[in-house]
Amino acid sequence: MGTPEIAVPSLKALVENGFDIPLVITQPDKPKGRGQAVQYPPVKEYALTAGLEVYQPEKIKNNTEVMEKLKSISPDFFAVAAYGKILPQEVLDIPKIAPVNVHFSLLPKYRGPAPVNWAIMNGEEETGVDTMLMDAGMDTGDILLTAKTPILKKNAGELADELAVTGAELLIKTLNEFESITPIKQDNDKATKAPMMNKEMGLINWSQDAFQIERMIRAFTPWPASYSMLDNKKIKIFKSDVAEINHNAAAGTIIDVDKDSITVACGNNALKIFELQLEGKKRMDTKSFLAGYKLEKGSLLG
RNA sequence: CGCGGGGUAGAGCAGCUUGGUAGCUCGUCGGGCUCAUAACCCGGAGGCCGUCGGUUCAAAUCCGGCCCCCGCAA
Repeated sequence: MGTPEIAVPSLKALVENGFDIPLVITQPDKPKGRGQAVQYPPVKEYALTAGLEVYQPEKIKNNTEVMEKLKSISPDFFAVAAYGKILPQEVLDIPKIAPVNVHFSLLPKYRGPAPVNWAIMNGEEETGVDTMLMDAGMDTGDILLTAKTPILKKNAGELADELAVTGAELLIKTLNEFESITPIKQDNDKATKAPMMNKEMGLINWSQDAFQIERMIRAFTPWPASYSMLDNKKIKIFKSDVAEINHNAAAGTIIDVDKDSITVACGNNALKIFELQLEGKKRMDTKSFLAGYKLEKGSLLG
């Protein structure tokens, strides 16, 4: 069971390691994008090319059809990665051995749907992946295996790609060595939540410290993207770096424009922007942007 | 039929209202200056103006269809 891009490597790994996959469960197709084009969830996309049976129930809870379908398969395991729906206890009781979940944080920190983003946002030095036994709570089950990764300057997209692969390996290892793994209870006192991010949260507050803004930009890249306003148009910022300088300009003021970057005054220090996207335009590096957009020093963002 | 912006040299843009030599910034190539340079100067190459059709003596420009990209909304 899984839905977005980050779950695909796990499914792929199961296939390539010869696991018998009687059914792939993913979220229903939803109208996305501009027109009304319905788009398949990435997991379905892959499952179909692998020739697997796909099941997309609208709701799991109190759904007898789902219960019967799963029971009839009588699986050893559930392998779940970012499925996007809460599984009730009666469903979790179905697998003969265990329901196993892959979660993209170092539990008990960052329980919830956006663990990768929040780990970056909060300036963690490292994060990781773990596999766990599922219980009825949100990412509260006992931990099976863990793998750590340094965050460095990676953005959420890059980190998620990396963790997706790590997670896939960890899942395979967990299933293969299940008998010998001792589940470890999570320390609930240390638990933190990682709620879903949305577009509104991406509005940059230039009065914050540049280090904080830079982290936020990485946490929001590529989605939902951090943004500000320029000449009444939305401008998304995808890549930036902190310039540790003293200045007395108002937050949001463009204090320097050079060949390939724009420097913006923050509450503390300044931010150099390297990659951006103006409303209606494509995402591009600042150098390209400046080739066609006349931007004066002293302009204001926000 | 959700709203809106856009498709013009390798990149980013202007030109379109008021049809008639295709322009700017950057990159690229050659030359020069310099101890040196991503700096500066000189010169060159590179575009069937998304696609199909219409109007016209003449279409990047006006009209219609189609394809594609993007912001909002969902």
